[in-house]
Amino acid sequence: MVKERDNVTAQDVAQRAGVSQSAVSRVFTPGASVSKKMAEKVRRAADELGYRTNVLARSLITGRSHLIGLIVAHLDNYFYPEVLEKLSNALQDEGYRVLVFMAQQSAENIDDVLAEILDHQVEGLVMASVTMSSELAARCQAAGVPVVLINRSQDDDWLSAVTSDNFAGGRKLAEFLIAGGHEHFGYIAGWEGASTQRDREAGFRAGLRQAGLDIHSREVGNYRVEAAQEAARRMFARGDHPDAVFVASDHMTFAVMDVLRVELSIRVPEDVSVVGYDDVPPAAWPTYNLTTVRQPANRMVSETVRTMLNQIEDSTAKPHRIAFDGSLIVRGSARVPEGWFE
Amino acid sequence: MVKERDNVTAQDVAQRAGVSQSAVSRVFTPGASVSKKMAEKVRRAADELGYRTNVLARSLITGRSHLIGLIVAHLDNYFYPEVLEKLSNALQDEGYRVLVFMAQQSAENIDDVLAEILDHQVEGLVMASVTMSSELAARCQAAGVPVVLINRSQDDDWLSAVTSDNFAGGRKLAEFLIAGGHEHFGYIAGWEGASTQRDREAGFRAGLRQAGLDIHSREVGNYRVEAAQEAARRMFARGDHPDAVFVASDHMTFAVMDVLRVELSIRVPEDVSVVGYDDVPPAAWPTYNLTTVRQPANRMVSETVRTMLNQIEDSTAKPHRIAFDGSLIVRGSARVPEGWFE
DNA sequence: CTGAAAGCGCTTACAG
DNA sequence: CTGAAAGCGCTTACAG
Repeated sequence: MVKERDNVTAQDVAQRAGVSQSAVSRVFTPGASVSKKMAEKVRRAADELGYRTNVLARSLITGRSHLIGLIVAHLDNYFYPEVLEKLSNALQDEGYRVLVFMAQQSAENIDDVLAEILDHQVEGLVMASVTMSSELAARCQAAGVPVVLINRSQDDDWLSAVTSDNFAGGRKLAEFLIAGGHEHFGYIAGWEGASTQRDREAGFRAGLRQAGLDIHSREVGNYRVEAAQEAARRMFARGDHPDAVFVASDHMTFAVMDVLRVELSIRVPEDVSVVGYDDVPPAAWPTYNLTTVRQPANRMVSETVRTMLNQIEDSTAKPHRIAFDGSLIVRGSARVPEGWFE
Repeated sequence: MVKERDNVTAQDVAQRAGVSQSAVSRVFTPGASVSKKMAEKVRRAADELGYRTNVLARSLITGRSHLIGLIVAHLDNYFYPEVLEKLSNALQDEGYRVLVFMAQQSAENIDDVLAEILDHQVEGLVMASVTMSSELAARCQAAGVPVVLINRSQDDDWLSAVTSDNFAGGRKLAEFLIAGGHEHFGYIAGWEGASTQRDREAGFRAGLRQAGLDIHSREVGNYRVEAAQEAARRMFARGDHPDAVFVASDHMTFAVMDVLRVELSIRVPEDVSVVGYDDVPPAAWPTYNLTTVRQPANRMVSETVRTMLNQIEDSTAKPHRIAFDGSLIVRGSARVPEGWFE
C-alpha cells in the first residue's frame, strides 16, 4: 500500500481563510499584489494547516523547475567533492537545487541517464570533467537546456566551458623545475582523452622547449591511482630515472610519491623533485607538502554558475569559454630554486 | 527574456500519430494496455518529434516524484563522497534520483533548506551524518516523508538509522592495542555531539576496562583537521605521552600522524602505535598504512536504500535501526601482536 | 486588490 | 484496446 501524501493544498488554505485560491497563490508569489490584510489572513491559515507550496505544480505552470543537473565522476579525486560542494552552495544561493548523477560508468550509460535527467525538466546541465555525445548535446540545445562543462573542454567549441589555464600551469611547472636546476624531466600523464591532460602536457613541454629542453621519460597514469603507481615503477625502477617529475594530477601524485619513498626508497625532493596539479587538500598535508598548481575552484565555480544563469536568462547567449589562471603553490616536494622567494 | 521551453507534448505526438493523447500516455506507461500497432505508431511519432514525457507533470498527478533528498556535510572527510557516490548509484538503480543539499552551515539553516527540499515533493530524506530538529522531523513524519539517518543515530529512536557498530569497533581497537603490549592509551575524540564519537569512545573504554586498563590521556579533535593537529600537539609534546593512540576518524588520523612524524619526529609505529576509524582510501596509501576499522559503506548504503524504499511503500513501517559490524583492518601503523595472523 | 476561469502536461477511472 | 473527460496543485491574464 503506497501512502497517501495528503498534502495541504492552496485550496485548503483558501477555504479556511475564506478567500479564493488565487489569493493564496498570490500571497506566496513574491511580487504579486495582495493587501496586507489578505496576506495576514492567508499566512495565518497556512501556518495553522502547515501549508507549503508544491513546487512541482508551480514548475509545471511556470516552466521553471529551478533544478540544475550535475553530472560528476571521479569523486575519489578530491578536487571533485570540492567542486560539488561549492557548486551546490552557489546554486542554492541563486535559488536553484542540484540533481546529481554519478557518471562512473560507460559513455553510453551517460547519455541514457542524462536523458532521464532532462526529463526532470532541469534548466541547465553542469558536467564536471565529463563529456557528452554530440547528439545529446544537440538535444539539450534543442530543448533549450544550457550545458556548461567544468574542468574539461570539449573540442567542439560550441559548448560553454570553464577550466583553469592548464597550458599556462604546465608551463609554470616546467619553468620552476628548470630554475631549480633539474636536468631530466619525467611526465606522468592523465587520461589521454582529457583536455586537462592534453593542455597540461603541452604547457609543460612548451616550458621545457623554451629552455631548449625536452621530456626525458613519459608514462601514462590515466588519472587513476593504480595506473599511476605502475607508471611510477616503470619510470623509476631504472638507473637513469629523471630528477624531476610532473604528475598530471595531485591525486596521482600522492600515489607516485608513496611508490618512490616506500617502495623504491627514493627521497623526495633530495633524489627527485615531484610536482602535481590541482592543490587538493592532501597536497598541503606535511607528509606530501606538494608543490603544485592550484586550480581556483572558487572562481571556476562562480563562473560556472554565472555562465549558467546567463544562458538560462538569455537563450541567444553565445557559448562562454574561459580558462582561469592557476597559481603555482611552492612547497617542499621539489627543490626550490635559490632566491625564489626573494 | 526567458527562453521558451517549447517542449514537445503528448498532445503533439497524439496529433501526429492520429490517436488520442491518452493513448500516447499509455504507450509510455509501463504496464498500461496498448496494442502493438498503437505502440508502434506512437513510438514512431514520438521519435520523430523527439518526445519525452515530462516527469514533472507525471509526478504531479501520480503523487510520486521519484526524488530522494540527501543532506550531506563534511565532504572533506572522504567517507562521505564515497557514501554519496554509492547512494546515488543505488538509488538510481531503483528509479530514484538524488536532490542534494550541502549542510556545512548552522543547524537553523538546515531546517530552512530542508523545508525547501520538502517543497520539491521528495519521497524521502537521507541525512548523512547530520541531524535535524525534532520539529522538522515531526513535519516530515506528518508529510509522510520517511527519513533515514546514515552514519549518525539520533537519540530519539523514532527515526530510522543505519550505522556501523561503533561501540564494537572501538572495543576491537582496544583489544588489538592491548594484545600489542601497549600500556598507555591516548584517545583523540571527534565532535562530542556525534553518536559515532560517543560510541567509538565508549567501546574503546569498555575494551580497556575489560583488561583493567583506562585511558591515559584524551584530547578533542572535533572531527576537524586543525583541531586534531592541535590535539596531537597537546598530547604528544610531553615526555609521558601514550604509546598508543586511537583517533576517532581516519580523516583526523592522517593529520595526527603528520604532526607526529613531521613536527615531533615521533616514529609510527616504533614510538607510538596509531589507529583510526573508517578505512577511507588514503588509509591504504603506503605512507599512512593505517590500522583502522572499516565502515562497510556498501552494506550501509544498501541498507539505507532498502529501509527507505520500505518506508516509502509502507507508511506504517516501524523505524528501522541497524548497526553493521565493521572489520578491523590491520596494517602497519600500529605494532602487530605476535602471532596475530596465525 | 480580488475572484472565476483557463491551462501547464500528464494519468487514470469510465464507457464503449 | 481506445477515447473523452476529469483532475493533480498550481499561476496568471482577465474582469470587476
